[in-house]
Amino acid sequence: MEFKHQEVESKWKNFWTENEIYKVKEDPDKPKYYVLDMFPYPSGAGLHVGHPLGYIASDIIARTKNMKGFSVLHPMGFDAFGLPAEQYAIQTGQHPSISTHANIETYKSQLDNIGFNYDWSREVRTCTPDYYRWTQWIFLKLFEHYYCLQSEKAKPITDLVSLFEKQGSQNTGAFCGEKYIFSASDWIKFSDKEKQEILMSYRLAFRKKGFVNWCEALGTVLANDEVKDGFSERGGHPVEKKPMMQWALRITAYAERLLDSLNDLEWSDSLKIMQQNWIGKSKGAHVEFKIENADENIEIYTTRPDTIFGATFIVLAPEHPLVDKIVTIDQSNLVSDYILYTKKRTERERQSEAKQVTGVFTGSYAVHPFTHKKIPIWIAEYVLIDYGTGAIMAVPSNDQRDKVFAEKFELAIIPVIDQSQFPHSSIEEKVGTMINSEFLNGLEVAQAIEKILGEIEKQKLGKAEVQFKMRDANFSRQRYWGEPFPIIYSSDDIPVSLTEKDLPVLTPWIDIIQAGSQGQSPLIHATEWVHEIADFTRETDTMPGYAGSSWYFLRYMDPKNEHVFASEEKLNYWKEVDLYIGGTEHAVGHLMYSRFWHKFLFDLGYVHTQEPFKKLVNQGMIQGEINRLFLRKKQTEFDSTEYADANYVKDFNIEEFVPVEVPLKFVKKDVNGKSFLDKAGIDEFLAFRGNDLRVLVHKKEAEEKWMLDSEIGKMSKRYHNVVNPDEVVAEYGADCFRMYEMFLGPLEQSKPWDTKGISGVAGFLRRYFSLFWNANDEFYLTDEEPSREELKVLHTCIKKVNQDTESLSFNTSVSAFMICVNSLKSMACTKRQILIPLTQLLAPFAPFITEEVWHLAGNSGSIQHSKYPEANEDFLVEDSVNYPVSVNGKKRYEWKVSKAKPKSELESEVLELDEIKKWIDGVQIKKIIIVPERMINIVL
RNA sequence: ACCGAAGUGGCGGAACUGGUAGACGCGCUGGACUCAAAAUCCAGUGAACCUAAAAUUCGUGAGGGUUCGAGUCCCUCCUUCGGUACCA
Repeated sequence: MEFKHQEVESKWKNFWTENEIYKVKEDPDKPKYYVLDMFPYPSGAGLHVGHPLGYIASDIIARTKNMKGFSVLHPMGFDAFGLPAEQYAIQTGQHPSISTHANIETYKSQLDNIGFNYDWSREVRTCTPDYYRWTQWIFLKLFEHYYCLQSEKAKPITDLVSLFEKQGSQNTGAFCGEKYIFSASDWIKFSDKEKQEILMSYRLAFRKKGFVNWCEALGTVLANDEVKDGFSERGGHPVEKKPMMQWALRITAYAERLLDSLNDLEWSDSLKIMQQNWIGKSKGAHVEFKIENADENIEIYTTRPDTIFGATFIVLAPEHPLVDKIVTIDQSNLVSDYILYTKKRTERERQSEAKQVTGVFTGSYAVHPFTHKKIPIWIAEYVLIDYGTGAIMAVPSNDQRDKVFAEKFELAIIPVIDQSQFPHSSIEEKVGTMINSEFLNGLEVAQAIEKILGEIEKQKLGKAEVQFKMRDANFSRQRYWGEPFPIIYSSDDIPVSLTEKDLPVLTPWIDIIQAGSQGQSPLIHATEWVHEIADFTRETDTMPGYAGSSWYFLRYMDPKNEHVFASEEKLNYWKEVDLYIGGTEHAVGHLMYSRFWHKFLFDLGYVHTQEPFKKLVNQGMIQGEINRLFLRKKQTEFDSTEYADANYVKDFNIEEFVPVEVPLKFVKKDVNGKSFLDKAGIDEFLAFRGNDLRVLVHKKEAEEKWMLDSEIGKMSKRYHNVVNPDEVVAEYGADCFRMYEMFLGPLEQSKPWDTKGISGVAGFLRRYFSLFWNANDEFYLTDEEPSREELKVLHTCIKKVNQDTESLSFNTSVSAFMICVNSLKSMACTKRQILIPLTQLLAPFAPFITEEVWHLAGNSGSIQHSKYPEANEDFLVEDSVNYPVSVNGKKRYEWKVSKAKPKSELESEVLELDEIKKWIDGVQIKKIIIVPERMINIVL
């Protein structure tokens, strides 16, 4: 009997919908389980085969947990604000809200094809006003709070104001940015504007100057992604950094807590380490260096105060505010040229090209606080303004980059640590004995750090301090398609927050999306909206992509609530996400911001867990194949269009050609798996490129085969290699697609997409289905008692699949199913007591075919509501063991013996085996290693 | 450059805490069925040596180390992928 997947799939899809099989309820009598996928950005290319990898895994978990008696929340939604929709609007004139919702509909139908158990009544879209009003609401809360270091939580800014009124700025315990010192009476005398400026230094959402990628030619601010080597990717125009007032979130206030509570999470060590390094806690010191012939000091930050006697120069970030003040006339041209150069460099470039360090001397000198010698002050791009104080003391003897810099510019290097006792250590390792360091001489590094810190504080030269690499999060975007800020500005530019009643602040409709003349958000053109409130103007920046995604998992709990972002009752029921599945590309960004928002909401008493995601698993990426032909660069307009295949091009200088991507759907594979285009493929390709009148296509071989240059890479619309799951589902069925994606390999690993193995999974499902049909094509199950052998096969499979589901090792579960079905098939098993539990076990993986079998077998209701089978160990016991017998670690024989045989007998009998005798003949046996039920090794 | 991950047959991968390397599937080869093909079923399939069988040797990115025993642990290196704060 053939399994007609198309008919069966639509039948059960309707059945599930009509009977609300996947309706999620908060059932107080059941334990809860919340399994979450990172929701997709609905791009115009549609869902591709990489998306469902994690979704299928979470679907299997959700269905399994459901069958095990949990109340399961497994929702889906859309991260719907973002740059691509806005870019698309600029190019085509189609409004982002139209294209976004259209894309979402496509995504939803594609997801439904795969048979996920989503309860769509819980869907969220970050771009809808009923959702983003709560994003804006959280922002207002951030704006209205500061962080209190004493109670280690966020507190209302009004509390801080009362503290200021009573005691001024001293001992408030408040975490702040720029430090202000004032008394209570000062505070009372400050103007409103002054007060607001001071409070900005404390608010968790605040305004500060930040740098943006400004492209003069395009008249717009570009995303980092749109900038390549200091030029805009579109058009190739120069891009430079421009300071702008921007909103930011004071995530640094939570750095310590974000670091500490990583310990409580069931995340992979590598992910925790990535977050740890991102937070980058270091203990060090701020030290003031006097500037020669000036009143000002340079404050540097160092994690190696012990090496201070090796500091032979100072390096400032080119953006450092002191640069202007200290640069000498002689050096001013050099310095300003250099600053111009660094403005065009991205932060990554500034850090990565360590071998070709650059920098210039400012002409000024600082005074070493201990030796009182004068040391030159340089500026260099490898010092970043955002990290530490934007200034370092350079110790070329013990810092690799300082060393390269000193060597290039011939600056002094004073060795300060004798590392001769540690021959394999690098110069940056904190080992060795201090030399050339006055009162530190003879001390070990660790002692020297303690001593110098004491000395620095005693002499009031600076202060020991803990520093974090993590920076406050920029929260402004000069864009249209994002959440508007609930902020207005008074005539003297004081930002004023709107109230909860004013939410949501709706995105105004504008017909043409275009940046403002100074690079402002396109919202600047919604003049009426900007001036809607008398005497005030609205903030025109919008929130970044991560705003909506920092809390969406909470909204799924109660997506329709109009009074709160989620009710107390629902929040109490679902608490946190039990299992979160998503890509490593979000390892720091999204996961860090979500944790921060969650902790903030926890402080305010809205959520009741410290952390949002208890367990987290990173799924790998499904890669695509990128195929290319080569297009000869035209010398004149009149040249013909010439394409060359991968073999032809080898005889030429590759510089004469530009690679062009060939859409995957035209590509054929030869017997060696090499990609090529046949005649028809070439014709399709040329049509796709827009047929030129004079076009040549070169190839090397005589055969009608144009070889392609092929590589594995990202699946993306840009490379025309996106594989749509719909086609695979239409051909093989959703069950087969689901199981094949799982069968491809471990969830965490990246792997290329290739359908060539799918026939194996299709064959497995066919064989499974055929177990239920007799020779006359009738559905056939018997009620006979199963044999011990059959029970062993079934329970081996149940045990394996259970273990593997726990550990998310779905590829090996699929193998276990294959092994089980192969065995049952060869036993010609037709027994209900075997085949029905197998069907239930398979139901989370292949919901359609198992639902069909469940009903054919006479059951009513959904198999998804039946009870998950349990493994019975009684059927699994073996009474003999197959020992590998090794001689000197090399396996020589396989020995089957009873499990009951005592170790002493094993030891003597093994030496009597003919196969072993020949290896040990005449040689002294040193020892025999026996690991019970594992292996035997004879050591000669 | 920095942080993190991965590298095993022709291919995707398996191997639990250091204990039989290559489960399962694809592909390939041979056979059965068929007028033939497709589908299905059966058998074989890491490499070398050998007419064949048996046996042996070599094999988990490269090089070194620890161990009775290393795909697994340690050190150095190479390659690929993800992230590096405005792609999502």
